[in-house]
Amino acid sequence: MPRRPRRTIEPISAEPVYRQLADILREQIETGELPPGTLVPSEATLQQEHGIARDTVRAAIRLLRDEGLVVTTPGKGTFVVRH
Amino acid sequence: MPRRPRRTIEPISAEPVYRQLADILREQIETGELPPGTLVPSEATLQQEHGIARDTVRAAIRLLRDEGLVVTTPGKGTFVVRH
DNA sequence: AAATATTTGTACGTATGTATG
DNA sequence: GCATACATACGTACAAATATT
Repeated sequence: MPRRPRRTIEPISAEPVYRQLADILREQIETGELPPGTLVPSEATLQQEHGIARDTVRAAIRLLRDEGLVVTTPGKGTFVVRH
Repeated sequence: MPRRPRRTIEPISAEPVYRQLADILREQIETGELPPGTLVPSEATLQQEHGIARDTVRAAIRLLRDEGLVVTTPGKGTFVVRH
């Protein structure tokens, strides 16, 4: 059974799903729940936890990457670099 | 019949298809074949001309957008803004 | 060392929504 | 209303890099 995230994503919303996920992750980074150096849950994990498509997860991660909050390494994962 | 572009994309290559397309478009922009102000061919056109998927076309366009070479407006298209 | 599992990267398809002409 | 064009979101598959057993 996939666990449920604390905050859920609303499929029907003015806010695109990938932005909702980016918001959730960004807050976890900013609050220190995901401090610099930690590994962001894998795409597969986020996909399952939130019940969304991988493409959508990747769009959210790309947003955070563009913001400089995380860096991604193939085969390893996505790491928080700053908050 | 979709027309064939001057330069073709190699499906089997070390260079990803979307980067190959970005390179092609970037060169057309830099050489003035697609001068600032002009409309880049639509995703559907590029998709058909090169026989690649829309997602791949979009990845190429996003690259050029991140480089600041083009801007995209929903319902209008992608325009060259500088070379 | 080797095989397997995990994780991200790339590439494809399809569908629907929104904005513009 | 219809056609065109981009945005978002779902799905699948395979490759490449890394980690684990």
